[in-house]
Parts: sequence; C-alpha cells; structure tokens
Amino acid sequence: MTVTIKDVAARAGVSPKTVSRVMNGEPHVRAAVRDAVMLVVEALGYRPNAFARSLSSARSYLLGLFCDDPTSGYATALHRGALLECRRRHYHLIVEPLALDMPGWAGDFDANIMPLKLDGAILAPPLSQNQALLDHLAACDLPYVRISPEGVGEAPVGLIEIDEERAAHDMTAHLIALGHREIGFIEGDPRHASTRTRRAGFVAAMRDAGLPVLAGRIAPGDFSFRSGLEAGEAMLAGGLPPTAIFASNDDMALGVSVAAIKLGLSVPRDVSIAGFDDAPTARLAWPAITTVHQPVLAMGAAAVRILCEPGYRDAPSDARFRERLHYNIVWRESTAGR
Amino acid sequence: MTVTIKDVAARAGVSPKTVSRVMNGEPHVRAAVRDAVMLVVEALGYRPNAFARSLSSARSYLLGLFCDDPTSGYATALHRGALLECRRRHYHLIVEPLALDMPGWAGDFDANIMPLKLDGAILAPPLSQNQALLDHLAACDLPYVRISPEGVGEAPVGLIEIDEERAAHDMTAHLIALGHREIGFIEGDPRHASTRTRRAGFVAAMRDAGLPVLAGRIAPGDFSFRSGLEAGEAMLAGGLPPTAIFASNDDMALGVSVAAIKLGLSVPRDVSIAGFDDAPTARLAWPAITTVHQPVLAMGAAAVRILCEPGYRDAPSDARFRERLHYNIVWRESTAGR
DNA sequence: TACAAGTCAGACATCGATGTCAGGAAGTGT
DNA sequence: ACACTTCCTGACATCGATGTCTGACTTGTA
Repeated sequence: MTVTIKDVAARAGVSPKTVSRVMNGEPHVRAAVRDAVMLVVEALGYRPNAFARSLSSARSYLLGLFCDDPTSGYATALHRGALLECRRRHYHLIVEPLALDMPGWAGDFDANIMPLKLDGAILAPPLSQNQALLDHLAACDLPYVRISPEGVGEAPVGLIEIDEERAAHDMTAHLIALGHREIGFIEGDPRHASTRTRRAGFVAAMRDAGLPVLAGRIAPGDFSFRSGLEAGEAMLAGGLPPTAIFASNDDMALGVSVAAIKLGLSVPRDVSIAGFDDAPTARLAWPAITTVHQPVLAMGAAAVRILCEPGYRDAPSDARFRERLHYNIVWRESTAGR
Repeated sequence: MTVTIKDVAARAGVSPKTVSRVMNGEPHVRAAVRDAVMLVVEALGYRPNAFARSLSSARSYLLGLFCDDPTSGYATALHRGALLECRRRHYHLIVEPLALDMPGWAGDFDANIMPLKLDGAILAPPLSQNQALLDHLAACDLPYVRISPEGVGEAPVGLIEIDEERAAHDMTAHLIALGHREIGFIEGDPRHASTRTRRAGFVAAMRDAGLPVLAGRIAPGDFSFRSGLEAGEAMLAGGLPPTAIFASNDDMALGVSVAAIKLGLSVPRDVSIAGFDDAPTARLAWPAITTVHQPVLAMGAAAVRILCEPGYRDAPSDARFRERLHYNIVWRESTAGR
C-alpha cells in the first residue's frame, strides 16, 4: 500500500489540507507545523499522487519537451538536464517527437498532447523558431520556453541560449591567434538560425583581424557528416586550400577530418579543424575535435526553472526570462599552430 | 471547456458508466447502444481525461521506455515506434534515461518512477539484460518487455528481437559470396549480449564455408567510432590484412572506413566494410555502409502491443509473447566483390 | 481594553473517471 | 407458464489530492 496524504495528516496530527499546503510551499503555515509535517513526510516516504494532483488542480505537474529529431545528442542532453530539474521540483517530463512537416500535425497535437494539460513546453531547435508551432501553442494557451531560437519572439518570452555569434567569433579568433590566416568556414542547414549567427561570428572575427574572406571560403552545408565531407574535399582539393577549417557543427567537422585524411593531409599538421556543439562524437573521434561546448544540460534545467516560475505564464514580455548561458571552447587534438 | 464523460452520457441518453464501458471496450453493452455512444463521442470529440482514469482505476495508461543511453538512434527509433502504437491505443509514453551504474538508482527509481504507476516498461538494450533491473521491476510487480536481450529470461516473458546470430551469419556469407576469404571481425562492447551473438554468427558462417578464422582476425571493440578506428588500423596495417571487415555496428564500421582511408586504402576497392544496425550515420557516411537493418520502429510497436495485451502481466512464461522480427541486409557502397 | 487586520488551520465539495453491486430485461429449459 | 440463468444497465461510493470558505487565534493599533 502506498502512503497517502491522509496517512501523513493523521500521523502529524493535522488535516490533509495542511499537508497539502506544506507540500506545495504555500504560505500561512507555521514554521513549527511545517517542520513537523516534513518530518513525517520523510519518515513515511510520502510522495503525492501525481494523478490526483492533476485532477483536482488546474495544473498537471507535467512538462513537455518537443524535439524535431531526437536523434541528436543535443536533444538527449536537454532531456537529461530538464529531467534532473523536474525531479527536484516534483514535476514529470514527457518527450514528444514532433514532425511539423507532416500535414495534420496540429490536429494530432490537439488530440494527443493537449489532453495531458501540460504546464509548459520546452522547444528544442529548430522547433524553437517555427512560427506555426509558436502560434499554435499560444492559441492553446500553453507557455513555452525556446532553446536557441532565432532572434527575440513575441510574448510570452522564454528564451535560453548561448551567444553563438560570440562563440563563433572566439573560435575564429583563436584559430587566427594560432597563426592561421587562410580559414575556411562551412555553414549549417539554412533552416536553422544557428547557421546565420555562427557565420556572422566567423565573418566578424575575420574582419576584426583584418583578414579577407575569399570567395569559396564559405561553403554551404546541412550539419550532416556527408555535407562536411563534401565541402571539406572541395575546399582542400581546390586551389589555395585553407590551413584551417571551422565547421558549423561537429558532425561536419568530422566529415572535414575524413576529407583531409582522404587527400593525404594530416590533422592538425597540415590543416586544423574546429567544430561546434561538443557532441559526444567530437570527443570520441580521432583526432578529437576542438569545439565549442554548449551547456546543454544546464539549458534544459534552466528551461524547467523558468516554466515553473510562478507567474511566468502571465508575465509581460520583458527580458527577465531570457537567459544567456556560458559556453566555453574545448581544445582538443584537431587544431594546432603553424 | 473540455468535454467530459457526463456530457457524452447526457447527449446519448445513457449513464456515464455505460460510456465508460464503451470507451474501454468492455463486454455487456448492446451493439446499438455502443454505436449510439460512439457517434456522440465522435461528434463531441470526447477524449477521456487521463488523470481521472488513472486515479480511479489501478492502471495508469502510461508506458515507460527505459534507455541506458538515449543518444543512440536506436533508442530514438524505438521511441517513435512505441509512441505510434501507444496513440492508437490511447496510451501515453514516457522515456526515462536510467543510469544503472550510479549507486542509489533503485531508490531513485522508487521515488520518481513508481508513483507513476506505469502499466508496463519497455527495456532497450543493454538495459534489457541487466538482471538487477529485471529483479527490481519484478519486485515492483511492473511488467516489462525486453528488446534484444541475451537468452531467455524468467517469467513474465516479453521479448522482442531479431535473430542476430543469423543476421551476422547472412552478412558474413554474403561477403564470402562476394569472393572474400580473408575477413576480419570487430566485436562490440562485451557487456552487450549482441557482442556474443553477432560474433557467433560470423564464426559459424566462416566455419560453414570451410574458411579458417585466423588469430588476430577477431578484434575487440566497444561499439564506438574510435574503437573501430583503432581495431581497423591494427588489422589493416598488420601482416596479411583482410580484404573485408565486418564490424559489429555501424559506428565502428565508420571507424574502420576512416582507418582504411588513413592508410591510403580505397573502400570498397581495396577493402570491403560492413556494419550492423543501420544507424542513420550509416546512410549518410561516405561511402555509405552496407549493414543489417533492424526493424526498430516495428520493435517498439510490438513491445507496446504485448504490454497492452490483456492478461499479459499474469501470463505464464510460455513462448506466446516472444516475437522475432525480420531483419534485412542493406547493400550500400562500402562492399564489393573482388 | 477593544477592535480591525492578518495569519493559520480544518470542513467540505470537487475534479472525471472506474469498481462494485444490485436490479431489470431477455433468453432458456421443464 | 414458471423458475433460472445470462445479459445489460445504472446508482453510488471511491480513487487522492486541491479550491473555497469559514472560523479561531495572533497581532498591531487607537
């Protein structure tokens, strides 16, 4: 038999309602009573029944994490970070893959997700910048927090990001500091906002150093290993190959690395390679890729914190709920001076 | 306002209980009444409140998918497959990463997962063969289905798998049919059951073809890109290099492929490479990897089906709930005849 | 001292479904 | 036609929490 609120109430000599107050951190409970109740809670190992809670209150104590493609290590890390924070707060988390390119996703959403009465949604990129989804959530009155979307959106504002442009700038500057002057850049999927911000950071760093960005030194890509391989091959095999290549993410950096090997080039002796994201593969690859570490776990946790913030859902669109987390650059074996 | 069971009952001229019976497919409802109720359900777009349902019945209409490392594309595909089937049945699904190597996971499990009163659990490998977890679930009286675990377990039996040994046998046989006689094999993480079954298939196929398995032709690995790279390099750079290498999974096959390139070998001209799993990277890589496709989506769906089967939880441990799904071999660019 | 305002705690109804049980209708055998 | 199953259906209590409301007890102030 599981422990109910009544058991706790009886043992503590108070009413169930008071126990409820304590559990939810409501005011108007004397400190002595609160402590006594908490003691019993600990002793009995009481955990509130999530279903009963959701049924009687308007809230569900459930948060949703929506991903486009949960394959990425990115989504997984978000999941773990968010989950940890949820547990601390006695919330639960569900992960839902959302295929916005399928017609009828909205109806599907209403039928399958809405009955859950989620208290909030966390949107992983690139979902976080899909206006149709944002509109739909707003129409459903479901508060959301966006992870690394493009620009600043409408109210209610919830935004977690790192300064990607500055990170790309820093990475480029470091390559320059290493002595590189001929630096190539590979773009990501044009549908992701990161593609623009990361490129902008690269371009700005080059400009700040007084270095020209030659034609052909910025190649298109789509964040996949293969696109990195192809772009890398084209760049390194062409005339005047760069001495360093900065790829917009780690998968592409891996592709560039293989391209270099195919051409008989040694990394990092002949060419330095840098990535972005600090995906698990970046560490495991050979040579291990120098990259920008995103605090994705912390981002997931921050998203939960914001959503649980009392009054978040009705907050005005001021900057209070915009969090910019710290990134850092991880030096590994794929970059060196020349 | 959302539609409740009372609304449906009133409109259909029956009691709420009868609507409940219809919704749950219980017997003892006249066909005419059933149809009339269903009509109203459709018209009003009624969906039962999951929380109320869980509260009043012993069931939660919630299934859990447990993963060791949800990073893998494998877990993601399972998730999608299971989710689809859940929706069809008005079930919900939560995904929980489980770190069994952390002490105190059991207490954590009891505190965070048990209150959900899951109706069943789906265990992705390698969790599916962790005896401690299995015991814990049994102690909690939580029915589970295991995906591709080792051997046959105790009751209650729920098992979804492909015949990995035969798949590995087939893949090896095809390499042989292509004209290869010197074939290397790279093992996976020794903690995974697949490591043994896949190797067994390889060895059997070689034996069946009358080919010897030379010393050093079976190299240890751990399913990571890097271990594939290292094993591949050692094998290909050593004396009497094989003309084909069969890696226990796609990540390692990718590593072997890079090893070949580093050594100036061309794939598949100089060496053929085969993988296992049909991970997303296998398709995107260059050259695209020949591999064994696992019907992971179908496996997820099958797991849900079994868990929802009425009476599954109390079923005797006969073979009825053991499903063996079909695999198939996907020919891509990394293998060729010689 | 007395009175208003604020703090604290409990009684009771309620959320939306299902479990139990009892009773009426329909079908069966003699 | 009668008793006897078997098949349908609804009334009512229940799951475990929270929302509302009411009243007692503290406090601060005139």
